Amino acid sequence: MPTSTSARSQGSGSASIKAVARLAGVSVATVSRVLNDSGPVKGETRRRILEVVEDLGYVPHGAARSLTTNQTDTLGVLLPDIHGEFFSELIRGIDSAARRQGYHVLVSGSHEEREEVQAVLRALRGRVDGLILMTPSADMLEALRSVPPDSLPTVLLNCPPGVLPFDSINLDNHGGAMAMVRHLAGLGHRRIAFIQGPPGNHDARERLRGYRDAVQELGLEADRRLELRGDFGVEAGSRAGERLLELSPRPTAVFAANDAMAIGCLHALREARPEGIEVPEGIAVAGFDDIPIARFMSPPLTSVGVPIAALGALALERLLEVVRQRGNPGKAGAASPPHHDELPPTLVVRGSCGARSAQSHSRRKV
Amino acid sequence: MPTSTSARSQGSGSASIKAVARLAGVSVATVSRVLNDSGPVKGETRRRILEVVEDLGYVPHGAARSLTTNQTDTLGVLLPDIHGEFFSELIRGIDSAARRQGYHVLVSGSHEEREEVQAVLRALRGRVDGLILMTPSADMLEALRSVPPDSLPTVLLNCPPGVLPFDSINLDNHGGAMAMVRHLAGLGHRRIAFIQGPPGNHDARERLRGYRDAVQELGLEADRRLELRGDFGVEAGSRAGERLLELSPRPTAVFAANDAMAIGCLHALREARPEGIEVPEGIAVAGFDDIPIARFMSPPLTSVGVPIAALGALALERLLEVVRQRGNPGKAGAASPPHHDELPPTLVVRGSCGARSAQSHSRRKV
DNA sequence: GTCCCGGCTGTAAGCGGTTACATAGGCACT
DNA sequence: AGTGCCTATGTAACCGCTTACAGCCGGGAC
Repeated sequence: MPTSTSARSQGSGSASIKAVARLAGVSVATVSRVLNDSGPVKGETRRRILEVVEDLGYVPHGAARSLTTNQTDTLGVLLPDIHGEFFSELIRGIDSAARRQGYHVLVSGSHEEREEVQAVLRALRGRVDGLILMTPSADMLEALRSVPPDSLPTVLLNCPPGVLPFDSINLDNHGGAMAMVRHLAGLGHRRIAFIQGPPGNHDARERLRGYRDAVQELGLEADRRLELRGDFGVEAGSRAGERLLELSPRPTAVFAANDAMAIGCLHALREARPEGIEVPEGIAVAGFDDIPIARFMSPPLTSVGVPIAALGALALERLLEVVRQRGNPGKAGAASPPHHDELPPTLVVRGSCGARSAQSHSRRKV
Repeated sequence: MPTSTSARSQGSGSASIKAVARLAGVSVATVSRVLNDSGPVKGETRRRILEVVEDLGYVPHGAARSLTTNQTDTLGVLLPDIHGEFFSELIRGIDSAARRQGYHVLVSGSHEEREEVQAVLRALRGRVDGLILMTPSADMLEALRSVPPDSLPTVLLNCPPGVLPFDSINLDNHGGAMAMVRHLAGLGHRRIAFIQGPPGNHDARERLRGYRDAVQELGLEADRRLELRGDFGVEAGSRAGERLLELSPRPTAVFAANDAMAIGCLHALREARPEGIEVPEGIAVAGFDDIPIARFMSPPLTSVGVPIAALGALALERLLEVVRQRGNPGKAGAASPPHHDELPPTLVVRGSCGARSAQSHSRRKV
């Protein structure tokens, strides 16, 4: 009766399945069977094993298991950036959906250099079963073309379409932006400024396109000077707000490509010298995303409503479908053509745009 | 000469080190050596191997490597919740510090049930090299006492102290709160309301304690009805704001235990009927955390400044120290007593509290 | 010409699991 | 009693990688 490793039960690395087997007087195979509920095990044996497991506080070693089963129960999420409430909402959605399904989430954000992203992506092999890729920059996405071994199940979230052959989920940015401009126009505005997102960002570009199309469709004032630069940051929104006031004639409304910038703009207008501009009386303001705090702004922000957390959850669920189907490829080896989802945003009308119905606030499909 | 596995090179699971070895005409050991730069390899051999690696797009399998090296290059982060900008900031700080050090980050948030957390924690064995635990609830933390095998390097972030014997990082909540009350008192306020955080939350409790201590120290009006209920959510702040107005005499200032609630409160005051309350003229408002959007509120929010991202980064670096030292325990087997860090917040004065200096805004240590 | 040594490379033993296959009773049938 | 099958269990190969150890080779010292 060997006692060599018997004293290490409570040691550093936790016990191994072998220790359990020995203490229970069975083979590792049997232990594995009861742990995974695969194969038959006599009731009494099972009981004994479970008892030892409990005693030892044994937990199977993740990496070891991954090695044989070839699955990690972990999903990766590659984000461009993690600023602001948008991302906490997104992560929250992804995380809770993941846990519900028994998966872990590996996040990686703030990627700027192509090589850096490629490196991260590579390092993910053998660590995740699938990937949610959110990369609004076409350039960056392009750089990933050859990297994520086509083998890794992947879902694209808000990525420029057509670059990578994966399932994807996008928001109808164009439609949402048009709807907002129409709404503003319906309120009587003819000269509407637009604060752009980062150049090269797909969402930003689509929103700009929606703005332009609506302006044209409705015959509103089209003036390139109305299209202010921005980068989705609050600060940029604030600066845009300042520049807005130098325009003449001054626009009567401004539509920011996201809420962060709308908030920054709101701030700049209020702080304007010599005296602050009233919103919506002086200038109406609208944003995009409807992040949770939007309704608590002053005045409450009218915005294009995006179900952010739901978007994350959806992406995760789609990904899981792919992962699981990959598990048992029913002769359908050749991947079916990528599935593409486009989510409709809603119009969320609150005080900042000056609509009469804004007392409480209304929300409607676009 | 077996050819069994030779045709799978470009298959689904990427190539293995064996494939590389075979194609390069060397043994796996040599390949491993050049990949990890361990042991000597002739220049020409190295070149040949690297070439094959490149060709095959070979990337070592994470799980396999983890199994032998007993390290995963991944750190876990357990969060209580992922609402609002506080958490995106925190995650951002952690994530960027991690990447800088070559580590991945596994996040898991929104834990409510003790058993759920325990399960998650257990599942982490063999998946992470260490853990950042943020669990402001003493109850919950207590529930983890026996779970994370004492073996897993762990750092506590904003956790109630003294429950678990790990290194920890806390904010000086008490001091920050006192400083803010002193500031408010310095502005002439004698009747200051406080919006509490969730009961059972350590940070919230400390901030409340700071408020009370300062009230007593300065001989301000002490009235339990001034201590409004809250839960760190915007909504709760808004409701607290409404209740605030029913108090008589009405407080002249309100200090919320975090910015989200301060923002909600700001909103409620402005929307008050029959007519909105001016801030700071009618009531001064202050928050805690100084989340990035705070300064863009209307009026800009005075707050206790917390270097959120830095806090996350610091936690990660501390954790890494532990992890690495664990790697080579220089006879210092017995863990040294837990190291405890307490970060000082700053006072960030802006418009919402009515200080004269709030033109631009000032920031000072407390 | 031996011996020793150092540089380079291969062999094989794990790491901690899972699982195909073999083994061994037990029991119902023929 | 022999047969066959099902149940419960053990044996050992394997997942992909690292690494201790051993082997081989060439050159300088003696």
